[in-house]
Amino acid sequence: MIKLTLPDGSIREHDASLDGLAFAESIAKSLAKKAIAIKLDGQVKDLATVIDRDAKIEVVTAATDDGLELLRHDAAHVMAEAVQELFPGTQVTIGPAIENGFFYDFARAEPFHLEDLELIEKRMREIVDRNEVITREVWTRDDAVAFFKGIGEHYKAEIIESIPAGEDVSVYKQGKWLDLCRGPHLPSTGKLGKSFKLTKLAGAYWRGDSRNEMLQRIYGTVWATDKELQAYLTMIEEAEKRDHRKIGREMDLFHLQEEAQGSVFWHPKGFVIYNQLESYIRRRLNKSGYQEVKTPQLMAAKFWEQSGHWGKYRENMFVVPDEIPGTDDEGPVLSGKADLMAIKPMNCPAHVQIFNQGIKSYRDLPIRMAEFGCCHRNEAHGALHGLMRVRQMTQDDAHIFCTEEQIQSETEHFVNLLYAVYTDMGFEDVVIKLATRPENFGGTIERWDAAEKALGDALRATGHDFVIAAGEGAFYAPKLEFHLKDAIGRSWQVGTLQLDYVLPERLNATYVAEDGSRKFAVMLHRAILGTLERFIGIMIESCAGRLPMWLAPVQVVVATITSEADAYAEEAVAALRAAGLRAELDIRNEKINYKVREHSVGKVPVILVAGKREADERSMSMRRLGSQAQEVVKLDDVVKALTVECTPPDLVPPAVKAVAAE
RNA sequence: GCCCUUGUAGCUCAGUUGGUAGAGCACCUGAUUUGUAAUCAGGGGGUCACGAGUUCGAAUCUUGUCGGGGGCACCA
Repeated sequence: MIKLTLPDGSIREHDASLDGLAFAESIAKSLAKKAIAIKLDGQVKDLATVIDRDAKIEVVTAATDDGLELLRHDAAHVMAEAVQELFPGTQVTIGPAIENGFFYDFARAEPFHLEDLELIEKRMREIVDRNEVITREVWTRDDAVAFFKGIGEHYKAEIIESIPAGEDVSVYKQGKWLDLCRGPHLPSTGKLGKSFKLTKLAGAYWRGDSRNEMLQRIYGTVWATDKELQAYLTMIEEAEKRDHRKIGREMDLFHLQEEAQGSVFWHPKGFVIYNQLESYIRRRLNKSGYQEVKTPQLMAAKFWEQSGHWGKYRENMFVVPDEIPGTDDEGPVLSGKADLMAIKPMNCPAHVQIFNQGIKSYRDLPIRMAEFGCCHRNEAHGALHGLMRVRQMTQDDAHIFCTEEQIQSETEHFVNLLYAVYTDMGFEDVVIKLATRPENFGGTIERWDAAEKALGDALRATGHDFVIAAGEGAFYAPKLEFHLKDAIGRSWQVGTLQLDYVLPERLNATYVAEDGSRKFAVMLHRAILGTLERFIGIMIESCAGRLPMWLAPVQVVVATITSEADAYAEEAVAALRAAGLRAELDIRNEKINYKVREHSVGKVPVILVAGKREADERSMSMRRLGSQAQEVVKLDDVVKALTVECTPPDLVPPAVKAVAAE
């Protein structure tokens, strides 16, 4: 007899020969029908698994997170089966479950086309209808390699060959089709259901390495019910409307064009956001003990050789000759003797030059040096993405020069500042990653361990959870990454804190220690927004263009109903502007409906409407974006109230904040 | 950079089997003085991304180049 403990704590006794399905049946027929797997001591197993020991047990259905993941994994298998039936000769590689769905990477000489997705989807439904029984078999590694080689599945064979010799592997069969897989899987293809859809076609390198051949990846999404599938598709459709490139055009914020790929043309309205954000960060940094500097855009290539960037980063740098070109009929010509200059891709080496002026004492540290540094990086064409990934960017960059002992406290100081900023911006869903020692690393393991510990401890001390991004640190030190999501859920790194022992040594950044010896400073590279471009892109998407009042390009529009109110409206706009508000006047000969619609579409947070009545009373009919409600208020009062509302969050007196919170 | 996909007016899109282009919005002009998400009428505007080819004739077919989008790789 074995004892099985259910999630509610109750205990059942059974014969040891019982399998998952029988167990589910022992509870209820209806449960057995819905059961797709079991969870034994926290591990999801096939429904056919024989339970032979005491354990905590749970029946997994499609309605649970575990169940959904199973559906997604099985959908990948069913898709692979469909593809191989329809396109003989296609090799399978890997196909995992991912957030919201799954993908499978195929190797096939001919490309797949969008029309093929419909065919594949149709065949998948047929496979579900066939309700093929899925069974698990255990083979020896060598048998598996021989088998997959024999049927021409070279990628699969390669995967199995990387498993240590002597280990057994599991193979799952569904109908005539089979795949190497760790499992677990559904009991049969019928359990997958039909709430799935193939969504996109993409290329992906074999084993994620761009030196390898490119495979063809098909993505799909799966849900437990059609209703959930539909809700997901609708959600994505809605989210696409918040794309910052689309809103940027609609709100006239910025544009990009091919003559300056990856460099932003900020329009007046967009540049208001940019400037407001920059001023805000500048105030925050000033209050946090940073000193702002400005360093050269262009420096000699020799200097970049010394910093190490020429060796590591040359491909991404824009290089220009230090010589005035002559001309011939064809255009500019150089003598070939020109020295090379490079446009800075980063600010750090320049900051070290400022640090190195004069002798620094340990008493001077930490030195926190900030710059809104405009950097250029020649990013790959395929990497460019609206404001999120550009070639010309402005970082809210700063470098902290400190002692090794100060790393943790400086990190805590930074993390607290970063969170204060993100909170002001309304971001709560921040994912923090601690990127640790990569395979190829510089320095000693002891130093790496200490550095990783300092960063982790600082996060814990400031009360933040984080995930470890194993092996993703820079080759010389670990780093923290702060990620935010865009409208459709793509994650972008914004804030960062990176430890650096190497650059101070390369550029000889030293200080005089307490004992009189010369020591190398430790550098912390850090940014809160990351780049103004990317951060604004994320902000636009997160609020769908309805920016908080203090960042809104136009904060208030005064719109008239009849020309009788024109003079009053002009006076009102003057008063609002005098109070420091970004106010605009709309006295066009148009209906008020038209004006309200236009400014609402333009995402102006407040519209003040003035007709004859308001002009006589010196009042305004106030309407807020997203609401149809109107409120009649005295002009003087509304100027005062809006002035308070439009105050940047760091300038709001604590008393006002407390009242607002109530 | 690689794979798929896409390129018609400022924007969103029509354009049947090849017969050199259309709508709505926007813009301009006129009328309308209007009470909270589109007033009416008229008008201007396109070397159909660009180059080569097939054809009597190409937005449409073939091919090359350059953009855009989605992924991959790289990265803030």
